[in-house]
Amino acid sequence: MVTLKELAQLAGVSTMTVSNVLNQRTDKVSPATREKIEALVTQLHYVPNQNARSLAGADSLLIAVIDYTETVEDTQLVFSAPFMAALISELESAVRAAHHFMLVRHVNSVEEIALLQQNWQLAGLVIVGMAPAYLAKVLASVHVPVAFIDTPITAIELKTLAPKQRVGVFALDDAGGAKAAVAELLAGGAKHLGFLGYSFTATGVESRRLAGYREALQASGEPVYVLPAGEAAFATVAWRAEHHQLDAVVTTADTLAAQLMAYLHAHTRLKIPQDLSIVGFDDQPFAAWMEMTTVAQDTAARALAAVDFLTVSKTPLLLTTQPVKLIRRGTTRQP
Amino acid sequence: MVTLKELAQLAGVSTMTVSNVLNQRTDKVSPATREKIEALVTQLHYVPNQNARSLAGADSLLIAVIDYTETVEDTQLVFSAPFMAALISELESAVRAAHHFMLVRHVNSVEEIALLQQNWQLAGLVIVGMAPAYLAKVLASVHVPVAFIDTPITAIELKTLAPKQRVGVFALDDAGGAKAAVAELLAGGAKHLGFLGYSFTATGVESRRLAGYREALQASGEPVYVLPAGEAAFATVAWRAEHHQLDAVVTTADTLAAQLMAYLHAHTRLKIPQDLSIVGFDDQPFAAWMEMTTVAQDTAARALAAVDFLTVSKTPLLLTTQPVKLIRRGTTRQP
DNA sequence: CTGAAAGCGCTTACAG
DNA sequence: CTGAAAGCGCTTACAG
Repeated sequence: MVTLKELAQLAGVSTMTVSNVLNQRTDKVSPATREKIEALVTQLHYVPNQNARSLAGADSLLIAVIDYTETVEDTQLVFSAPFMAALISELESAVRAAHHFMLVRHVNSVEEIALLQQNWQLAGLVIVGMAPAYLAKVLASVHVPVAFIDTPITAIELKTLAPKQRVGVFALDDAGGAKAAVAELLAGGAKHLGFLGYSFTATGVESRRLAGYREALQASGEPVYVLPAGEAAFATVAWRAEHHQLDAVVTTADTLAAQLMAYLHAHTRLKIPQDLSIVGFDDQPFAAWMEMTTVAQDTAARALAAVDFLTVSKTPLLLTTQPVKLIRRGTTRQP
Repeated sequence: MVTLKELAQLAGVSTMTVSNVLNQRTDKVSPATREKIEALVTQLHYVPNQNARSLAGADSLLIAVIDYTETVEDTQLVFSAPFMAALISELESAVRAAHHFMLVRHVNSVEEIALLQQNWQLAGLVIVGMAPAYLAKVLASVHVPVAFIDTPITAIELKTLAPKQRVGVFALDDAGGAKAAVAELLAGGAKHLGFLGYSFTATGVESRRLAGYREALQASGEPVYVLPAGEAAFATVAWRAEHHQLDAVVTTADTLAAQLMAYLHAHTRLKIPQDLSIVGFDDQPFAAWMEMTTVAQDTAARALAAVDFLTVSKTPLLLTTQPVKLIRRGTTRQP
């Protein structure tokens, strides 16, 4: 394993000069010595030691992606949920493109985040699904840039807390997505709408979708809240649909819509979309396979934006709400 | 940020002694000083710097999980495929339980693996889906323990290469899974069997399942090879089933089986399992929702075994082939 | 049971 | 444009 020091000795220069070449500080090194060192680097397969770099105070290249969804049991597999898996995959791709490295971790507390940051002198954090309630604590105990995904923080909150570090918020127009779904269903002639989610905390993604649903529907329908989703909820949906008390359902996830469809297919003779229209959320690949109408979100764009914020951009504060888009397919009656 | 040195000064001992306490070398420290230091650690929220630890030559706590599937295009999202996502999730959980940290990375070459190892002085590597052809090169350029998942390496190969590092092989009985699927289908009265996969390289998981399928079937059926899976393949399956030239299909993934089922549901009047039996592979959660007969594998067990091999076990060489299990559900005719 | 010394492989000011 | 010095926060032999 060749070190920077050895490189310097072989080139007949100081370690400093080698360091300057390696870090592209071209203004500080003559072209001649630079070329000499660069030749040596490729020839000897020099690989920098990131631990030494971080320790010496250089910019760390480590980004931690943290799952902090509140409603998760310890045994549950947070990173295998389709949306999370897609996000991780997109983040990995973006982090790699930005010449950084990605640590993946599920945490149960703010303390663990602070610990992780100190353990590795992180360059930045991507925190997914954290409830806004923890915001103040995180911003106080963390001093590197943070990108929040699916934590809807307002400019006012941020101003109140006045974070010392750079903070990026990458939210999704959850309410707008639910509204678009309701609009599509009403346009297709739906009279009795329902809403189906996994679980509703006061602050989570699903509650914002529910809020949008309620707002869009106002007094024209009788919402069905089913929590958590499962056989009982599906049975309720089936019974109501069979008794003409329900003819359209907005769900908070493609997975949920698919589960419902599978249940109805196995246990009832209800026809989709004739007897019951169903809208998913996320537009996962399998939604297309199943010809499912759904609310699409651009996960790749959010991942790229978050990584760009942490690695390239110099914006001190960034608040974004990404738009969603209704994808009309075969599980809803056409307008 | 409090350092080990500060801790030592406050306790009135040398840094060495603090280090010994932090690393549980209880035989080298008196109970009294140990307690004093431990109190200080919690009181001052001391957090060790992993970069410094690694640099100084202590065991690194970083494990890199590497995706090295050959057939992947650069744009494809390797970590969002259901099996990979489940594996990542299980690995994260196991790594965390073992008090280690997990780096996630997709690579296109052996060089990148070696680079990663040197960059971070890794404690170990988990390499997923690598073709055995790269084995010699990896073992030559890497000098930390490696756990291979879904790379079927034999004891003979390993003996020939005589790796200097610890090597663990965590394979799956892919052929056995396909055989079990064929047996189930034949027991259910199937006469014309087919096989459906995404793509078949000479060495991948799918080719081993295909080999098992062929072996089990011998001359009694006419295999249908469709690569890559897609509308054309599904259309072929549909046409053959409608013309009574196909009454059962073994697939290499639940996702594929689900796609096929969705296609048949949308485009044909074929009934499953009456007209066509379908067997999935993996037993992902949605297979249960869809009442899909499938070949189950225990991803959690493999992840745990791999992480245990890298972090706890002292076994120099470990070769395992995990058994699979056929889960009988509603998409196959009952025996 | 305890410690003084040296070093891991880098980078940061600071001089020239 | 180049370098000697000091240091990042730890751990490893080695003495006592």
